Amino acid sequence: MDSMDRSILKCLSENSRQSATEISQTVHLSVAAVIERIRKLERNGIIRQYTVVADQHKIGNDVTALMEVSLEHPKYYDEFTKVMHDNPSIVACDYLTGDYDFMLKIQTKSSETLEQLHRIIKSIKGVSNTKTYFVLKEIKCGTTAMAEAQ
Amino acid sequence: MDSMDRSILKCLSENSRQSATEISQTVHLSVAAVIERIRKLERNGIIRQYTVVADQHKIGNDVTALMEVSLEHPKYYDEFTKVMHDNPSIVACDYLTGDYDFMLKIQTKSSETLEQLHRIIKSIKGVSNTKTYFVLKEIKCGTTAMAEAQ
DNA sequence: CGTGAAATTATATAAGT
DNA sequence: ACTTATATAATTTCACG
Repeated sequence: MDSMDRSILKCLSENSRQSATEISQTVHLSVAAVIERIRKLERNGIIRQYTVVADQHKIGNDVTALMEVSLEHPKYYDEFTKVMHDNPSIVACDYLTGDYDFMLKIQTKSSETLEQLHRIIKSIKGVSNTKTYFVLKEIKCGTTAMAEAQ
Repeated sequence: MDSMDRSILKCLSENSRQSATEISQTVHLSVAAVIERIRKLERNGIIRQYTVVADQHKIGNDVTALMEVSLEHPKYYDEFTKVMHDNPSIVACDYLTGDYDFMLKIQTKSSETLEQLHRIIKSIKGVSNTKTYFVLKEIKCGTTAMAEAQ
């Protein structure tokens, strides 16, 4: 993971569908070398996934919400996190220090589907307390902090 | 935006670097048609960005935090959101209902760099109040809720 | 809108430095 | 590790249903 890898990763985080040929021009390396480095970043698990950022409203998700959730006891952790992974409307979930145990980010069709999801979450074994915030506007939504390659 | 578009978008959200040839096999459409639909999704702004999910620890970001921030007055909104966009350590920022105005997600090298960033944020004009939570574990981190194409 | 074939690019492989 | 050259595969363009 040297500065060349960081430059390549930065290119991919800005546009993961650009060709190795384009990347090779910005980082000044041969195409074959760029491809080999990308493969290594994938094998090492530095690149976990290639994905897209989609416009939520345009795909029919009009409601974004954050939800704080607490568990009665850590023994419920595994079952809870499984539900997080399995539910496609839950786009992010962090285990936290503080008053609540988890912070969830939810993207869903309407306040009605949010209410359904809220009921699902409250009925997960061990969930004791929740608090929901509506997102009025997503100012920024990324996944990866890519500092500049020095 | 029909069910075929949703299927293609789901493929890309799972792996944005897979070829149109592969996608054409899963969605049962010709390669040229898949490419044309992808271009249309891009032009319509349904696809906002192609990006990667990187392992934060492996790229040297050992600290993830959520920060709640309040502004004294909405007139500071534009300047605040500009800082959000410009700072690469701030990976997400939502404008919220509730006690605080914004929820930030921060990924940074160490608690020292978090402290520096905290100081930067507190010194933005209009920022009145902040509250920081440490993320102990990222259970899930995505950007896009992709419901199944019916 | 969709397909299929030809032309253009990109990627993968291998040999040499 | 990187480069160059070659082989394989993907994408783009376009004429046509």
